[in-house]
Amino acid sequence: MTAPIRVLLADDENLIREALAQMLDLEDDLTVVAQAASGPEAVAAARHAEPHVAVLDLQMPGLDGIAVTEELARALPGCGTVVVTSHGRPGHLKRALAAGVRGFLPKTTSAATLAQVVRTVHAGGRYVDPDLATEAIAAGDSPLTPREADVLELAADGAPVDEIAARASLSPGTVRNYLSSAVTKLGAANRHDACAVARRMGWI
Amino acid sequence: MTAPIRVLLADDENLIREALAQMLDLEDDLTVVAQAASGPEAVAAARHAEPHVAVLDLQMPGLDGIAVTEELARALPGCGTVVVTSHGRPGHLKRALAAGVRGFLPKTTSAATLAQVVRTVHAGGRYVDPDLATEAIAAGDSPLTPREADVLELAADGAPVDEIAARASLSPGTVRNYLSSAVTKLGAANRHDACAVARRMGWI
DNA sequence: GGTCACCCGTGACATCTGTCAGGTCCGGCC
DNA sequence: GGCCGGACCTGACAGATGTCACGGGTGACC
Repeated sequence: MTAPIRVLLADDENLIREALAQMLDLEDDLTVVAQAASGPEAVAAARHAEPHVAVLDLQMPGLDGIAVTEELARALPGCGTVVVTSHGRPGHLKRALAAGVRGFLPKTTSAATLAQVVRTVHAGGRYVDPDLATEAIAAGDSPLTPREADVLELAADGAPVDEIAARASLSPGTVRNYLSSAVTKLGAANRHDACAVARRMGWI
Repeated sequence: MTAPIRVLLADDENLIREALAQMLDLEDDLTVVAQAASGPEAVAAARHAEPHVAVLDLQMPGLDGIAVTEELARALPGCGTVVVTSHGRPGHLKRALAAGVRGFLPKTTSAATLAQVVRTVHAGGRYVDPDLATEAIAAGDSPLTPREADVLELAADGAPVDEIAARASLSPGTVRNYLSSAVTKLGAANRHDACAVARRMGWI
């Protein structure tokens, strides 16, 4: 038998991470060599544990799974990454693939799939959850220009226009124009609806 | 040795649920007798698996963990319930305790804790995560009147006043008054900020 | 060089919101 | 019965927001 696949596991929810670690460790050909509860921790742990595959939660404090992937691509080029997420938004999938993620799964997939995907990624393959892929294709690309997305993101927490303008170093009028065009493009009723749509799609 | 504690596990995220199930099953004195991926499923499964303790995710399709607890209190009075959640809001804890939940844990707690809490609850005890309890005490009770909370909830998705008024069968003026008083009570800058605050506290 | 998309801005307008001041009912409590 | 708080409503006003029309500047591409 060949040496087992070395896996790094990062998730800020200890309960989940430890359960997954135990589960993956039960597989004969997998061994969890490091765990991390945040993005920066994951990068640090990866540096000296040298895993073959990193299984990363998408939402983590510090750096999210995608940012960690980018770091690892530099620090540990041989290491494949699998991203796992609770909220499978189309935009996230696109960004993940662009960052070099080779496996992308919602947490609703069955447990058996995860181990299988780790093997696939280790072998150089890719795996994207079919439902998520379908959604991503159906959703298409973001119709928002970069600035529109920026402004919409700043508007997401309900801040008034003046505050957005100050934070984006724009004039209030420009902010309103961007918001207005974003609302139109997204077919939303108002800015908050637009935020909701953009968030659902993973565009902001 | 006495018979093992019969555990029901409900979580809509298959990956997580299966991992937790395996983990709990590894404990000598625990056995997972049923799993469910939604609230209604959990109630149905509990009826004929007759678990001693139900471990429920707070957010599930159909019925949430608290609603399931209430159902189980009727259908299976002897069954203790433990609620596990990703987002530990003070208000949720209060509602959970009021519904008869005897264990309340964020998913960030360590894995060992869960098994221990299951045992505690089975023995008739209670366990609430200390951090969450502190937060809940610090947050205090909701200052919102029932109607204010209703209206704020309807406003949460960014609907305009007229739509809220229609859905709540109120006049637009009344809606604005409720929103205004909610904003004042919560010390928020506007209705959306108020929604954010109320949500963070688990009041809506 | 022309065209186009994006970026950034102004001004003006109608509408929506947030706030205030007032009012009527009803039920609980001393 | 009197008091109080909550539910419900109206009207009015300033200010914020959404929309439209209209500028100019830049860089990519043909």
